[in-house]
Amino acid sequence: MASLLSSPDASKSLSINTSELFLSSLASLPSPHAHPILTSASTPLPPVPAAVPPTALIPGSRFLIDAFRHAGDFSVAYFLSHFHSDHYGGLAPSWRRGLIFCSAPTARLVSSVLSVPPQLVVALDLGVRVTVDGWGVTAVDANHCPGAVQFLFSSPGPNTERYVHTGDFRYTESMTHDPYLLEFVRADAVFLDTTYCNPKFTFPSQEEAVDYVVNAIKHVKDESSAAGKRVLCLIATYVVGKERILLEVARRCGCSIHVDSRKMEILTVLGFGGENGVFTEDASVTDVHVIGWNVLGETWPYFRPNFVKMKEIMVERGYMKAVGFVPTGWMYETKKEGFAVRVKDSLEIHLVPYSEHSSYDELRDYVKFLHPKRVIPTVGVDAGKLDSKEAIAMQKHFSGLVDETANKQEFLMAFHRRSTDATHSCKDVAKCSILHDGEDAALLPAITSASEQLDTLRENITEEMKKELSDFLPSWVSEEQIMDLLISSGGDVVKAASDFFERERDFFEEANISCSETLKSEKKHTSDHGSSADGSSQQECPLFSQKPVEHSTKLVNLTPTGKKPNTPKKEKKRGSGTTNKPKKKGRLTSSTESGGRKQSTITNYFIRATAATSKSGTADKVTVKAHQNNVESDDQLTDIAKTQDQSVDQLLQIVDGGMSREYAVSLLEKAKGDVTVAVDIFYSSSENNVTAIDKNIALQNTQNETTDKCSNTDLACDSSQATPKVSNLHVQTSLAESDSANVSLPIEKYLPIEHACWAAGQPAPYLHLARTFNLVEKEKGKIKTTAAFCNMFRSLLALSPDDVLPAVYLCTNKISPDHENMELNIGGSLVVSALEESLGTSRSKIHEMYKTYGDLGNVAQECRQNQTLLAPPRPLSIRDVYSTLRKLSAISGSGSAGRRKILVLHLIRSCREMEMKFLVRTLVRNLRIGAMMKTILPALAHAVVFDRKCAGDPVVSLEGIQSQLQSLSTGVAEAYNVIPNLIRLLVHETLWI
DNA sequence: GCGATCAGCT
DNA sequence: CACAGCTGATCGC
Repeated sequence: MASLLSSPDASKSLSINTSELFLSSLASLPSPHAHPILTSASTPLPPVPAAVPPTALIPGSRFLIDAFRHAGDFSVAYFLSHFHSDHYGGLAPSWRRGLIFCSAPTARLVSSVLSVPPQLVVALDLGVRVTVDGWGVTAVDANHCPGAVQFLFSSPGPNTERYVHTGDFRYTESMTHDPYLLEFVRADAVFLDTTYCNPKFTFPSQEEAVDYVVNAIKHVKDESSAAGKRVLCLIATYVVGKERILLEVARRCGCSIHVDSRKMEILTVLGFGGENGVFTEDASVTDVHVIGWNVLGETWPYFRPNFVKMKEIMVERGYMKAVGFVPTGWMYETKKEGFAVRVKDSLEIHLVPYSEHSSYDELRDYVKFLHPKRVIPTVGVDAGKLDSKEAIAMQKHFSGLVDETANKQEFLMAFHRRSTDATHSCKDVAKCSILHDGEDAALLPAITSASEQLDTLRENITEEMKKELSDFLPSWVSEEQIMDLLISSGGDVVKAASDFFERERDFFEEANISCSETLKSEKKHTSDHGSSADGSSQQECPLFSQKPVEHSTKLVNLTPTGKKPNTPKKEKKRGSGTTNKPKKKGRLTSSTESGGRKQSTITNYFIRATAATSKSGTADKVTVKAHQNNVESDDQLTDIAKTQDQSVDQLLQIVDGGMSREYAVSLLEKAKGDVTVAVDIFYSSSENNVTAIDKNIALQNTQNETTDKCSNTDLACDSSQATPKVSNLHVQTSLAESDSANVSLPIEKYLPIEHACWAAGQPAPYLHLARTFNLVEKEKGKIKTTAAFCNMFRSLLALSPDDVLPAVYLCTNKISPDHENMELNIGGSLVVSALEESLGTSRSKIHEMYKTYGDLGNVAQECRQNQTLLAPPRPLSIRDVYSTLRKLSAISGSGSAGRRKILVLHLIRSCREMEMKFLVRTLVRNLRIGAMMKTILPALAHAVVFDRKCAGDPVVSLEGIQSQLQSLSTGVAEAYNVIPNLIRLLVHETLWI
């Protein structure tokens, strides 16, 4: 390693020819190894393949940054920004593909930890410019983990191009004084660590976080020494990273820090070791211990403490009390200033937002300082594509900060170079394609392409994107508003969603009067980027205004859409609190009389409905299976309800009457039943917020009461309710108003349109299916079940025929026709873990209940909580559920488990009423409603016939077509297995009537 | 048989 | 999709 830097004649200006050096290094290896292409220093290397991610390749060079997985014979010059596995991935002891340039600490780690031959590792000193293949290369500090650097590249030749690759970095103001970075102001591009490129990411400076930890530990030490007891302090860290906290703690608390031998090894390599160093492997000399990253709890998607493990460690090391610190990257708890603390018994875990990546504001500051011609996001973009929607959207965050005037020239150069240069350059593909449009296109002003881009953007907003976004947003957001959000976000769904929530949050803050300074400044940023590429950039970037007038006018014409919808939306939100809450929140308090926990209202509701329509089973408070299994479960549930009631009381006691019972319940739900956590949440929210939320909840409950009454009325005058649903489109979410038992009506009485729970043209809600399933599950007779399915299909046929096929699949527990051989590819464990997370029930509890119920669906249904979500989840529609299942089956590749879990979670969280039960059963491929093709298809066939007949003549004679149906449906059932599309034919063409 | 890559877990 | 990383299984040469 560092073979070159130590050579004596390198003092002035080191110059490296990578081919030459690489060859000689190869030759010096113990077991020489020939490069397949390179035979001499002047051998031309093959062209850079297109598969190399442009986010890792310096344009016009063969330098690859943090891309060892993409290494090949086309390059022998690789750069490693820092020693984290997602960056060094691909490096191994057998590495022979080229030289590795990195900082000295990283170099030591690469050779000692990864056993890469040191001959191939070139250590660069910080702030020393070396020449590599003619390019100027400088490494400067990245303020990430130890040894992390940013690379500065300047190309050879008179018109030098300059590129900055930040690796992973956290911006500090001091970077603006770095003489080397200063030379890269107005660089051609900055490859930016965009990990937190979203306004929702704000976190305090590292100093604040360190102060917090230091003070907390000091406090603990003082207290414990006064009491004569020793308290264990645990700090979670990575293999490399977050060392600054440890050093500061050691320095300011005057203690050494215990690490295990592995960590010690790393620290020694990094130069933190040594005999009088702060780190020790002797656990007995200090109460401050370093532990692995995930010991204190899982960190994603939100922090879940692992007190069990923590306690084990505490006991093992002979302590009575322990305080843990998890320096996480972001604030899990929305935006409050304090740092979250989780407490249980003698255990405490502090979440410290200590980030080694730049916050959103810091990213903007950095870009503003560098003022590059382009920003190339390196994190959060798909496969490193520069023109991916993510990348484009991310670049928009910096629209006012980059050197726009320079871009025009850049396009032209890119255009010329593209045709000649074999190594593909990093130019914006979208822009290039515009240039290709006409012969003289290259001469068009850049503004044309910019506005055209916006136009294209509008066109490019697909139904898919709209749907995706609407999944994220509360259901009261109109399609129009969704469209506006998408346009103003540049077509980025995620950004649109985050913009939306930002605005919502701002609105609430305004309403709450309590506006802290921080939030104000945050809000300023929001509005800045909210107007994306338009006016606001003119203020920040004077160069922008030099452009022709048409530019701004044209853009301004497009952009008001981004702002206008704000006001109506906010008003609507206010309205939603009072009008759009069809469902009752789960109320732990009211569960005394019913075994059905948390859902007494719904259960009662359902019982009432059943009683009103059919005379059967009034005692079905617990599900069928539970009955089969004996009464024990019933008792158990009442116990749970009791415990929860106690928790509520306890919580109320602790806060000394400072909150309403309803709010206590909602807090407990949030805290997953843990009183201490609930207290934590309570005390950490601002006073104003609490009362606001409390009121809000009270309001909702009143409203729910009303809604309940409404539905009762609906029940009473059930069939007289002949008003078309279309008339109340604006309350499209109030599904609970309609009668859940309508499907059980006899076929002749069922009115497919009026008795449905949704309006024509809307996607059919999954609830429709779930209700049918619930009915079918209880009903034994085949006639009745067929009737129920038939009714269900009739509504589907009448209101949203597109949902019929998905419904058939869901009914039959399939996701595709048999011959497609699709598997859901999820197992019980995934479902259980998703349940665990969304319900707040522990795995063991779920297993225990599973033993009692014998069915995961019932377990889920029983555990289901009506969580108070900030935004009520969008109701599940049949097509959503089905398409999600398809997605689940299609997901593969790295990280697939995580993606699957996200999808499953999303489904589970959106469940209403008894949807949960059947959804979970569907997920575990065990629907248990005894409905197979034999039942479903005839039912569908009946339904189709009714649909056709009803169109002309509502009074149908069943017998007239009965026999016809019979024969045909049998045929269909058989044919289905061969040609599933027949279903579609069946629905859309009048095939057989 | 080997290393590279992936799924699963933490 | 996610702040990082380990491990055992599986893939593919």
